[in-house]
Amino acid sequence: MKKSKTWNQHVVKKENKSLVLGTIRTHSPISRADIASLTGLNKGTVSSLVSELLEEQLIYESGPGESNGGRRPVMLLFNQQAGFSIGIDLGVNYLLGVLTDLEGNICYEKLVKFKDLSYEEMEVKLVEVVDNLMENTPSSYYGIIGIGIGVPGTVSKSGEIQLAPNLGWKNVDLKTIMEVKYNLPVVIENEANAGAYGEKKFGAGKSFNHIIYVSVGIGIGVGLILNGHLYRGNHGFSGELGHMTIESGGRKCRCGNEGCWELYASEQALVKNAEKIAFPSLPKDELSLENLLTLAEAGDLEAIHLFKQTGDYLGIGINNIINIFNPEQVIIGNRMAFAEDWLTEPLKDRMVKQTLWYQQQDLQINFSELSTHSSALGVAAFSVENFFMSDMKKSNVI
Amino acid sequence: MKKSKTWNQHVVKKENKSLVLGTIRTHSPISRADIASLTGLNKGTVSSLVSELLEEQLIYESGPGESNGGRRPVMLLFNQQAGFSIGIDLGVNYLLGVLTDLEGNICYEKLVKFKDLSYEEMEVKLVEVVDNLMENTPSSYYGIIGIGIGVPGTVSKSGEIQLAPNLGWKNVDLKTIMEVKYNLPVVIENEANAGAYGEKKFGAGKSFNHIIYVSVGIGIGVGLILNGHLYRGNHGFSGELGHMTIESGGRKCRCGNEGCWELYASEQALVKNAEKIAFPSLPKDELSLENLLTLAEAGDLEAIHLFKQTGDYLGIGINNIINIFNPEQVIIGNRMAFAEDWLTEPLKDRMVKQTLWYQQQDLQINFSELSTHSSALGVAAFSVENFFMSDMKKSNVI
DNA sequence: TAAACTTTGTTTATCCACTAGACAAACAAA
DNA sequence: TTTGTTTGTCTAGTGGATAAACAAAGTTTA
Repeated sequence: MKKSKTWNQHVVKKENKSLVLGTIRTHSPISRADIASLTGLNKGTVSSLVSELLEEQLIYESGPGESNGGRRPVMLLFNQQAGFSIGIDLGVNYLLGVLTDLEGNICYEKLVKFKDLSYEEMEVKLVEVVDNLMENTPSSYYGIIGIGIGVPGTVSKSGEIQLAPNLGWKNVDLKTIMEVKYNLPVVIENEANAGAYGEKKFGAGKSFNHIIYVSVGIGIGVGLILNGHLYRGNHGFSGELGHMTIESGGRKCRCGNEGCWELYASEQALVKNAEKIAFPSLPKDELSLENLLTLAEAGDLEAIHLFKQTGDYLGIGINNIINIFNPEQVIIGNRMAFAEDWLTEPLKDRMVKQTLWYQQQDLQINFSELSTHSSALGVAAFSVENFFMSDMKKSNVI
Repeated sequence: MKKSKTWNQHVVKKENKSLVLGTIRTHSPISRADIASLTGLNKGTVSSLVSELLEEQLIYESGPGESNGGRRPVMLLFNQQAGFSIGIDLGVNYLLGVLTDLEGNICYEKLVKFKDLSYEEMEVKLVEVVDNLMENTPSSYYGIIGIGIGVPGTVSKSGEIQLAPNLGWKNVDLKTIMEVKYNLPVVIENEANAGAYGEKKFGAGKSFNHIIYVSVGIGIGVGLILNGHLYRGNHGFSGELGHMTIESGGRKCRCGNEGCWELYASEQALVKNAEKIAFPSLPKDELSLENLLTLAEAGDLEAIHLFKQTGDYLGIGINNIINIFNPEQVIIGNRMAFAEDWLTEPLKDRMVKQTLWYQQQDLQINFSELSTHSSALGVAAFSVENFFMSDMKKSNVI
């Protein structure tokens, strides 16, 4: 017999406790009285919930605050060091691990670079990084509350990595492997989804609820924040906008399609286009985003033209995104964001000319604020969110 | 002082009542005992909530049901005739009004056709249709519970029609006009959004939660059902996929862009392509979807080719949709759905060849089941939904 | 046919979380 | 010193859910 969630006083208490904790998290430091007037809860209710949160070490009392004309309030603070979260950005040729507190502040980080690793070698490196982060974790009440891993590929809702073409992985159940090894909750998420969440929590998207995060690296992936929540699609495979056709009958793509966006606007496309040009100071086998950026910064017109061309093609896809989603904000992230200076102009040109007028109200086009850290911070934040999420909300997941 | 919603026993009761009513709506006829075991609520709780619902005339008791080896249960039924809803599909050259009961069954309908009406003339027609529907409403406890209107244009979240190019309307606050005139809740919604909702509630999408409804008429509009809910975007302008670029540097569109999808795959595109061909039996000024369909049915190869071409272009856009949203189902609706027989094959060809393999798990491509009625039924259902939605959920709107 | 068992729906006693309001402590201003 | 305000706790009361008892209305078994 299928039982749906009913509503009773236990739920009420849990939700209110979560509400109080959330208020302290965002308004810290704050007094009991202010929580009551902010949430609308009764003073007595707040008092009793606060005392439970104190016992659970999730908050702590600091000394008395400023008087407002009467008795001085006892200020409550969120105990951001009650536990720590591990976030890993697993790239094709690097591993970035961060250790954050419960507010997303980076306490320690570890970057490892390498080339052409097999899956087994990669797993060894991954374990090394996680172990290293754990060794450097300060002692705390809850310890490590979870491990998050961002990967450049599609991840099913159950957490299995279905296909990561640039890693050469297929159907890898890294989640179970890590959960068994560390006996901790593990979250695996697509790199673009993680980046989108990272930027929403800590970066350029903090104050927005309808965000499209475009991760432009070797390929193009997109993370969708709709109504403030990450949208994963039916099986978790949404956001494959890199394979959106922008030129019917255009270049062939390995996905089987033609004219895919990432064939025109990604790092790979940029390098391919550069190969057709003879740069006196740059041999063909040393063409890379970094080297082309250096050239552009030195004023090389051909390099600058290449970036502008990429920006133009980026604009086409972003125009589509705007027509499809009517977002508040589009964030361009990952490595291509380093080229902000040359991408902005052709991008804006496309926007102004081509987007239906009414779409442009309150529309922001921004570049990543967290740069290379957005993915790792995003997956770390997933674990924190799961740690705090009440069971009710977990079942009503959006 | 901003007060967020708190949780107390009143909320609990409201939600549980809503849960019980919902269970009766979907499982009618059902006994109190079965409601209790289905929802997990206590038998006593169910009894008391049911007696309130009976007083409110939202449900009624029928005679005793079959015994299960003990006392015979009293069967409860949803009172679908406790009120009625009006839904209007406002087209460029027609007005379709339906009167539905609370379960979406059509009790009466009225279709009016016309040509080249000004806004004022259209408003007169609209009022005539609504009045006509009201006169034909059976008497009931709650009477007409709301009016919904679907329009071919963009509608802001506040309900204002921002731009309806094919009607020639701009910034029309039809919602307020109608609310003042009839003193009833009025919902204005984009035609594609309404159609999507209609198909989800009553048509091809009944058992799915991630549905992309593609309304192919004069232009192309798209309604997005994500996680079971209509997604409207930041200002309510999402779903303008008709203006997604599928051919960079392609034909100029009135939206300012180039290579828009609807320039290749809509009814308008079909007719324009037909103009280049000499049909012996069809003069150029009589080219229309209907006439071309007749030709195709008669076996005219050129007409069939035109439809297949349209299907191919539809496939390009739908491929994009699949990569973007990873939906469970794509529904093709509106007038072009009449050409199902010739569209299916080229569409499937595009799917099979070009969509990343893992996306095709559990993916349905279907044609509208409600045909010309999906929009009208959709907006009528919006009013019903608002009528039943608990205040809690209203504030937590997704 | 009678006795025993089942199912259904109501009633009763109890529990639990929130609220309102009283209250004491701590402070500012007159 | 007096008065008034703010803060946080405490107490009594309210409302809704639950568990368990119970009555009513069946079926099954001996």
